[in-house]
Amino acid sequence: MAARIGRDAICTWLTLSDPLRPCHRNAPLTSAPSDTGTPKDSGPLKDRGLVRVLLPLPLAEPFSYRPGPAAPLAPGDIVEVPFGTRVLLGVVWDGAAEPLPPGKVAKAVLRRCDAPPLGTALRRLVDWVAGYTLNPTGAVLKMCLPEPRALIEAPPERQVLSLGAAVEMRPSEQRDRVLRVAGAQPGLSATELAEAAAVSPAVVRKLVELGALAATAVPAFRAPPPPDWQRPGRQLNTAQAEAAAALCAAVDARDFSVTLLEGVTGAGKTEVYYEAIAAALKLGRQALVLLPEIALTQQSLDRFEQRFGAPAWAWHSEMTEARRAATLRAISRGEAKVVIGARSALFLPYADLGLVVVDEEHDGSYKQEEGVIYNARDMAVVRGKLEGIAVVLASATPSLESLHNVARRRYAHAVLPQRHGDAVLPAVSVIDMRKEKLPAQRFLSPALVTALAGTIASGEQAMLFLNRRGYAPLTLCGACGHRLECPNCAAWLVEHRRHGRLQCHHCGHQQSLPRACPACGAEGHFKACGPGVERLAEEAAALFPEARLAVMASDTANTPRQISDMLERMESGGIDILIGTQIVAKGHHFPLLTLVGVIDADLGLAGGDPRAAERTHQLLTQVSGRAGRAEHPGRVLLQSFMPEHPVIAALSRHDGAGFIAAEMAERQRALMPPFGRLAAIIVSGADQGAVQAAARDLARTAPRGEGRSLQVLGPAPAPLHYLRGRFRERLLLRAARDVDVPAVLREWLAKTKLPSGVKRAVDVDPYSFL
DNA sequence: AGCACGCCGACT
DNA sequence: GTCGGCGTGCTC
Repeated sequence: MAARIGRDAICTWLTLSDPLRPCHRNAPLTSAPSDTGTPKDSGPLKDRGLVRVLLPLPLAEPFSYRPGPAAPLAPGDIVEVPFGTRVLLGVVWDGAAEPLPPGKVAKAVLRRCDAPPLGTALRRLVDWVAGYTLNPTGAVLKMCLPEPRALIEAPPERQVLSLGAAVEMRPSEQRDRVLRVAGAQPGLSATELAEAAAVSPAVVRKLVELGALAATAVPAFRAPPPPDWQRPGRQLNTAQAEAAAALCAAVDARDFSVTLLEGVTGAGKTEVYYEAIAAALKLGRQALVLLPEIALTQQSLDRFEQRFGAPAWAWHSEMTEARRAATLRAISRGEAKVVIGARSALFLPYADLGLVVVDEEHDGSYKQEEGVIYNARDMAVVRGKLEGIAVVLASATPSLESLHNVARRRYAHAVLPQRHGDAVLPAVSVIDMRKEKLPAQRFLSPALVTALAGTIASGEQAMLFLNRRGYAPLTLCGACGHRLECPNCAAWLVEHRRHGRLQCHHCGHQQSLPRACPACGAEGHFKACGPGVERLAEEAAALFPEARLAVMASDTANTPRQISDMLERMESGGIDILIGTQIVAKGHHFPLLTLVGVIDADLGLAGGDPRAAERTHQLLTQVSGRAGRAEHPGRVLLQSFMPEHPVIAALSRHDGAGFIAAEMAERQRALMPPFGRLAAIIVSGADQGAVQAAARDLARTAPRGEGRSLQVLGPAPAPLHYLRGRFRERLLLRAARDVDVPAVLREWLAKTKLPSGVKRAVDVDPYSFL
């Protein structure tokens, strides 16, 4: 297994240009002779002594500097340079400096920093991603160095308090308590000490001021011991052992490979890729595990620690700045051996990366939708290629892209055919909601209610899945039919009853329910329409008043800690009915869960996005996979208004393969990914007329291709045609596989100038087609 | 991304 | 008469 992937595989897959241009590992550039001459002396000949320095700012190109006292400098070196009125950190880039434009004078590098240089592979990745996504190179570098100062500064410290000198002071009950606690537990911070002694922080502050408490600086984050790769993992079954052996061989090969690790929910994929991590650790190298959402990190960290006896390092957007700095530093110095993180962890400057695992590789949240728009799963493959290392893509429901790459033998395939142990797949039945006559604003069909009653009665757990946060997605005036909309977006306001607010899920706008209808002035006529998880919980509570309910959505559980607490409560049987959005769909183990009810199975199918069927199939397969673990058989009830839809039909027959085959054929017919390439251009601005004019201008100059090899669709209003106070128009370019889409886009976009106030964003390989 | 430079409203 | 709003443009 673990077929070696051809060196050019990724290039033909993602783009035509070869990302592997020859380069030397930190070969010194010609350094400037100790020139003390005035800048005026430096003609074109002397420019050969200049170095290019890339700054972590949205600048397209590196800037040229004289090496100055920092000579000799090599590509990758971290340097401090003057830039305008500021002093910034940058990275010495490859290639010879062009002569500066007339009138510009190169400044000198201030110093070379004592930090690990940025590796060759990562520099090539930065160049490649910038070219592929049409973003400034410096903007991509910023993703590698989100906290540039962390590389060179001392690790963050925190002040801890211990007993100081015996000083004369007015005694008080509170002061005595603080001093007692400080004596018993030295090493607490001021805040912790105040909390432990149940006093206000001011009391502690005063004691420090008086000298009764002494402050000492200690490292804020102690590096944990390295994970122990020799610790035995769980016993693997035959298929798992085979897959693990293949992944380990791929890691040991120290060469680029991609393996799709496919296995139904509960088949034990994690245990398998843990073996690959152990193999990387054995080589002394680092391993990175990407997860689609921070929601999953805490659980993964706990599980990792159980397996390897030491924690992994987390990386996600919710971390404090100090922790990010400490983590970035540890990563760059090779002290962080295993990182478990969200998509942004992909670009960090690992000292010696030996393996990248992309868990739940099909998941849409690998797509970064703002700033530099990229798909971390695809970029992980590119990084693997450039680093010459093994990449593992894991999923129970692989993306069509990955399956296609397996079919074309670009990726190796490791399959775990069975559920671990003797558990069987749940029985799936579809409830045809067209035949159900539910009272208005009720959403649980009689069949589902009966099933819930039976499950609770037998002491088992149920889960209700509805991918809608809040109480009701729409509020309208019963008198005039007016719908409450966000003032900044073309979207309805969603009622969140537990917060007593109406919220826009796209821009963060919040307001309370107005007293009177803003359109007709009628009072007391607002009607909540449609279900959200809160409303579902209300209905379930009315039906089963004795049952213990919990609602889990990104706004009820939004820190890794809260989420893992709720998951633990569920695992230990402290919840009878868990009601949740897609946050509950992902890899959790609930041994007592035997019933899954999907409230609106068709929810994701509306809107005509060609990827909607694939997404819904993946989501519902994941949700269904929650039911029935261990020795309890599970069942799934899908409430659907279109039971004959291929997605719903395939789920009820457990015919995922059939669905995938049909979907593949459809994509091939339409030359959609993975058989064709897409790029979207979104034009936005506050002035609708200017936005529409700019979009039409783009369409006029759009490239044309022979036959179906290239076409540009649009402009059309973007799915949310008004978002955060900006109007949005979208154009879609569809091209054959052999078209170099970024090159076509560059040529096209260079032809048009944008009026002020109008912005343009490029999304190569958009996740949603619309 | 900052930060400076630049041209029009409400203040000591 | 100035302080300051953020539009525009530059940073080797």
